[in-house]
Amino acid sequence: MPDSTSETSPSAPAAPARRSDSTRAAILDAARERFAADGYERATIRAIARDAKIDPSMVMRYFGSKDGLFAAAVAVDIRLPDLSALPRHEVGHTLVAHFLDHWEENEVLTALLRVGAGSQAGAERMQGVFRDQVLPAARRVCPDPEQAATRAALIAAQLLGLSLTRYVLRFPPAVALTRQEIVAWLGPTVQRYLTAPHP
Amino acid sequence: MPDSTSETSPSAPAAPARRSDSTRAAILDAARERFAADGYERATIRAIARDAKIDPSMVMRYFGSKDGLFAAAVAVDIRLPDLSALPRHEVGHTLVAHFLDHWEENEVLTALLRVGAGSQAGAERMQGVFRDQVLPAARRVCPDPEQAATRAALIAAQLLGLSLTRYVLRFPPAVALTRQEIVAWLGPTVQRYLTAPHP
DNA sequence: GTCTATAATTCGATAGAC
DNA sequence: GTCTATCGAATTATAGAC
Repeated sequence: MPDSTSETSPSAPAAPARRSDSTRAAILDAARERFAADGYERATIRAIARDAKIDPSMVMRYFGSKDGLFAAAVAVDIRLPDLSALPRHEVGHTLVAHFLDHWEENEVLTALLRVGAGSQAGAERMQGVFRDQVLPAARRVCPDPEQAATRAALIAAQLLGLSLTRYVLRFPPAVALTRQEIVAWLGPTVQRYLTAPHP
Repeated sequence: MPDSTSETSPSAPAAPARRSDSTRAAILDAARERFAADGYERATIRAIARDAKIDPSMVMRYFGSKDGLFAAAVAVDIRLPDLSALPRHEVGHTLVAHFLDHWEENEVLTALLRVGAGSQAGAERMQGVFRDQVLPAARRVCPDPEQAATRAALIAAQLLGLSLTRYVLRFPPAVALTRQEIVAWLGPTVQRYLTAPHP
C-alpha cells in the first residue's frame, strides 16, 4: 500500500527540477483526467500512458503500481479559508464560493469523488480527507466537538451533493446553474448548518 | 444494450409464478447487494452467482449479459407522495422523510448511486431517473417549468448528498444522525428550495 | 434446466535489452 | 531512462454434454 501522506502539494518547492519531473507531471495530469472520467477500474494504465504519450511501463517505474499512481494523483489538501476572521453572517456564502473555486480549479476532486463513490477503498480515502482536513477546521469554528462533527457532516452532504449532481452525474439543471445562483441558494443553507441552534 | 424500460416494478402482477422465478429473484437480490457493496466492475458475475447459490452460466441465461443483469437489478420507480394534498409548510419534512424511508427499504438506491457515480454509463442511468421520474413530479408542484428544473436539482443535490455521505462514503457523523435529526435539519432546506422565491 | 470446459480479451506487473 | 516482449491471472461470454 503506497503512502499517500508523503505526497502533499503538487508543486513541491524543494529539490532542483529533475529532467523526469515533466514526464511525471504529464502522467499525473492524464491520470487525473482518466480517473475522473472513467473511474478506477476502467482507467487503465495503458490508456493513461497513451494520453501522456509515454510507455505504460514508465508509469510502473514512477509510481510502483496502479494504486500508487492513484494515491499520487488524488493527493489533495482542502485549503479552507480562515472563517473566524469573517463577519458571522458571511460565513455561508464564503464557504460555498471557496468550495466552488477549488472544485473547478482542476479535476482532482471530481476524480476523488467518482472513485470514492465507486469502491470501498475509495470511500476510505474520502473518509480520511473528511477526518483529517474537514473535521479539524469545523472544530476551530464550533467549540462543541460533537456538534462540530454533525455540522461538518451536514455541510459536506450539501456541498458534495452539489458536486455529485453537477460534476459527476451531470444533471442538466445542476450543470446550468451559475456560480452566483449556487452561492445564493446554498449559502444560507450552509450558514444555517454551521450556526443555527441544534434543533 | 438491454432495454431497462421494460423492467418496472419488482413485483410484476401478471403471469403465473414460474418455477424459475425464485431463482431469478435470488440472483437479483445478490446482484443488488454486490453492486451496492463493490461497484459495477468489482461485482463479478461469479461472485453474484456464488451468493445466489447457483451456477454463473445461469446468470447469463436469465439476463443475457452483465449489463442486462445490472439493468434488471436497479430498475426503480421513485414513488413520490402527492405533495399537492399537503399543507404548504409540511412539504419539506414530508419529502425528506419519504426519501429516507425508501432509501433504507432496500439496497437498490445505494447500488444505483454507487455505480452511477463510478462510470459514465451509470451516470446516464441516473440522469434518466431524474429526467423521467423526478422532473415530472417537480413540474406538478411548481408551475414554471424552468424554475421546477432548478428547484428539483437543488433538492436532488441535498438529498443525494446525504445519501452519498451516509450510505456510500459512510462518514461517521453522517451515519450517526438519527432519522429525526435528518428530517429536522434537511426539512427546512428542502422546503426553501421548493417554495422560496428565486433569489 | 443445469453444469463443465473453454474461447477470447484484457489487464497489471515483470524481465531484460539497449 | 526508455522500450519490447511477455507472463500470469482474471474476466465475460459461448458451446455443448447430460
